[in-house]
Amino acid sequence: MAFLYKKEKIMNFIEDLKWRGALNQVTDEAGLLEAMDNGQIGAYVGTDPTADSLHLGHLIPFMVLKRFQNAGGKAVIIVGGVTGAIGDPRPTTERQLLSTGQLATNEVGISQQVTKLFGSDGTKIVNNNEWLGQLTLPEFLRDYGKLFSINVMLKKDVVASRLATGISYTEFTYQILQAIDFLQLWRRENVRLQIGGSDQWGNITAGVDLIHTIEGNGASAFGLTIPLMTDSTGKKFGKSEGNAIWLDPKKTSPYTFYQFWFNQSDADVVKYLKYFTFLSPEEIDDLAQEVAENPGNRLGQRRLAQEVTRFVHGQAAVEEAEQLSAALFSGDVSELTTEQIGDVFAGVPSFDIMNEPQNIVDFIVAAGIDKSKRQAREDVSNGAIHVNGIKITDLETMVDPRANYDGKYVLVRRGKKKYFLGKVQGTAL
RNA sequence: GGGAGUGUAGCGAAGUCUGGCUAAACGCGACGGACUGUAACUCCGUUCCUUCGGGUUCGUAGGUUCGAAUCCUACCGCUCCCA
Repeated sequence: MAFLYKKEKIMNFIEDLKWRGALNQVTDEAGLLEAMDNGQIGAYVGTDPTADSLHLGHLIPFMVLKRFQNAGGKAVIIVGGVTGAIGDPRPTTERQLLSTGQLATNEVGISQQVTKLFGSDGTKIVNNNEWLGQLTLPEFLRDYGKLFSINVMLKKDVVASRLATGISYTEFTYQILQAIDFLQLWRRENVRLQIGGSDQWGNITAGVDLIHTIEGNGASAFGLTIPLMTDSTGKKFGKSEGNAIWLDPKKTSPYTFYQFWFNQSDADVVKYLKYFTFLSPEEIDDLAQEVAENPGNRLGQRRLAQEVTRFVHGQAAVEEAEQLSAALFSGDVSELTTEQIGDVFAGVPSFDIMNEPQNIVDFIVAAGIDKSKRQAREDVSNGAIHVNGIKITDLETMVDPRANYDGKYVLVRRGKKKYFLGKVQGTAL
C-alpha cells in the first residue's frame, strides 16, 4: 500500500517525497516503509489555531499528509486545543497568548478547512484538550516530566536559540506537550508517524523518544520533516504583497488564490508543481519540458494554478477564476455588461460606494484602495489608476458612480493587475 | 537586590560623545512606472500625515535651551553580568 503510480514510475511514499523535494529528514526510513507495508497506520500533523484560517504555510505539511493518505494511510490532524493555548516557541521572541474565545473561533474555522481538504472518510480531526485538558499537574510531573531530561530539552534548536533572548517556562514545556500528543495518538489512533516542517524536528523526536521510553524500544514510531520552502530568490514562500495567502475564500478570494499560483516565476513553477499538486512524475516532467521550451505560454503556471485551486476551493472556483482572469487580462473591461460584472467579478475585493460624484483621490482612499491621500495622489500621477477601464491621471477628476454599468458598479484597477469592485449604494443623504 | 547595556520609521541599522545644515543616512521589504510572457532580471520613481501653508515623530512623562532623536530627571520594556 505504500506504492504510488503503479502504472507509471513505481515509487514508494518516501521515494516520491524525495523526488518532489519534500523530504528533509526521516527518523527511520526503512522502518517506516516496513510499517506501512504491514497494514494501515496513521500519520498526524498538528496545527495550532493561531488564526481563524489556514494559510499556504500550513498547506506544506498537509500536502505530505495527503500523499500519505493517498498511499493508503490514515490521516489524523490535531487542531490546537491545549498546545494552541500554550504556543510553540519561535526562535526569536515569546508569543502573545490568544484569548480563549479567539482560540475557540479559530479552532472551528480551521477544523472546517481541514475537513474540506481531507474529506471526512477515515480522516480524524482531534483536539488535544481531550487528553491534555484532563491532565493534572501531579500526574504531568510524575508520569511525563520524570521522563524528560532538561539537558536534552535545552539542546533542541529552538530552545537553544531562545536561551540568548529568554524563554518562558510555559513555552519551554511545549515540546513535552507535543510529545504527549504523539504518544496519545499512537495509542488511540494507531498513529505511527508525525509529519511537520523542519523546525518541528525537535518536537517530533521528543515524541518518538517518549513513545520508545514508555512503550518499549521496539515500538514503531517515526518522524518526518519537510524542508523549509523558499522561492528562487530565497524568500520565504507563501506571501503576496507581504500578505499571507489564506485558504479561507473570504480572506483570500479564489481568484486571488489562483492568481498567486499563476504568477509564479519560471524558476519556481516546476518545484511547486512537484510539491503542491498530485500530478504524476510523467505529467510533471512533460510540463517541465514545456516550461523550458515555451516559457511564454505559461502552461506550467496555469496547470499549477488549476490544480492547487481545485484542491483547496474546488472545480467551480477554478472555472470562475479562469473566467475572471480572462475578462481582466484580455479584453477591454468597459465592454463588459453589468451582468458579467456582477457574476464574474464577485471574486475581486469589493467596497461600497455612495451614489454621488467624488474626487478621484478621495474616492480611492474611501474605497480602501490606498491608505492615504498622499499615496493616492502618487498613484494617480503615475498613471496607476484606471476607472472602468480608463486611465485617470488628473488629480481633479471627478468619479461619477452612475457613469457605467447601469450605475451599479465602479471597476477600479491599481497598477497592472489589481482590481477592486465598487458596489454603488443608495444616494447619499 | 547590585552593576552594565539597550529601546530610532514595516524590518534591519546610522545618527546621540561634538544640540541647529535631520522628517531623520544606508540596506531590505513594500508600492508605482518602463521593459516583458499576468514571469525573472534590470532600470526609474515613491515610501509619517496634509486643506501642500504646514502639522505630528526617534520607548513614556517631564525638564534645560532661542532651538533636542541628540543634554538632564523619573518611569516602563528588553538583554547581559554579579548576588
